[in-house]
Amino acid sequence: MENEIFKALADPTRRAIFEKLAFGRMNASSLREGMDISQPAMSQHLSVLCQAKLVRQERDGRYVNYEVDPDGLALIANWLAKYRAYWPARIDALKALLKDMDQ
Amino acid sequence: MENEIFKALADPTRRAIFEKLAFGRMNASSLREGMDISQPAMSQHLSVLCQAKLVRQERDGRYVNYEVDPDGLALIANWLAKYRAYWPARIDALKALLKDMDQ
DNA sequence: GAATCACATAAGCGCGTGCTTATGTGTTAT
DNA sequence: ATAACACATAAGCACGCGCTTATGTGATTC
Repeated sequence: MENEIFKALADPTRRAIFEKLAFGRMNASSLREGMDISQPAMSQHLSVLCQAKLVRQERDGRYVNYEVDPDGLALIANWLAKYRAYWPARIDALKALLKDMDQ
Repeated sequence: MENEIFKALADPTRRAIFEKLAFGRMNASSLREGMDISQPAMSQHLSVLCQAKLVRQERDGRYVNYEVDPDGLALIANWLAKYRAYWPARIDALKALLKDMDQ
């Protein structure tokens, strides 16, 4: 389960899809717009995300709407919480880190 | 960078190594104990974790000590924060996470 | 300085992953 | 009913990943 989540997120295309869904529910066709990805590829990615409980689906006529599934996020949060002792003390450090990575 | 982190965590063996390191710094040989993994495999896994900034190393004589690198965890926390709107309302771990990130 | 130890790197291999094209399934429209 | 649409599944292929064995690189010990 935890394994499925991390494997699902290991693919950049899948993370991009997930990010798109963060703005709101969308059907598979809409998700494809501006992504340069074939229809089967999208379907397969969504299937992986669903199995990982990162995304859930709901039929709406001949469309299928997808949306972020909180369960998956909760699992990641729980995983992350195990290493809380190692988090940087202040958010400032985090911001600095992000700036470093932009370059 | 973000990609390297998630790819690194996609492997269960690497997550197990990371979890071991969460208990404290350790050298590569100690990490191997009870893990049924070859020496080169361990070295390669640690290399991947280091490149992802999840782990950092420090030479100590002919040993090399490894320890959790907060930078990687910060990146994950930051990624997770983007989807905060979807977190389930009542999970203690998440509350703790929120508190740390808000301050 | 030669042997040994701890670890890194090289090269090769089997297997999974993500893509493609082709086809199947379910829904809507005419 | 038939066509068109939205999506899923099948099959095949190129590539990457994680493993192995073999060898290289530093550091320590005698």
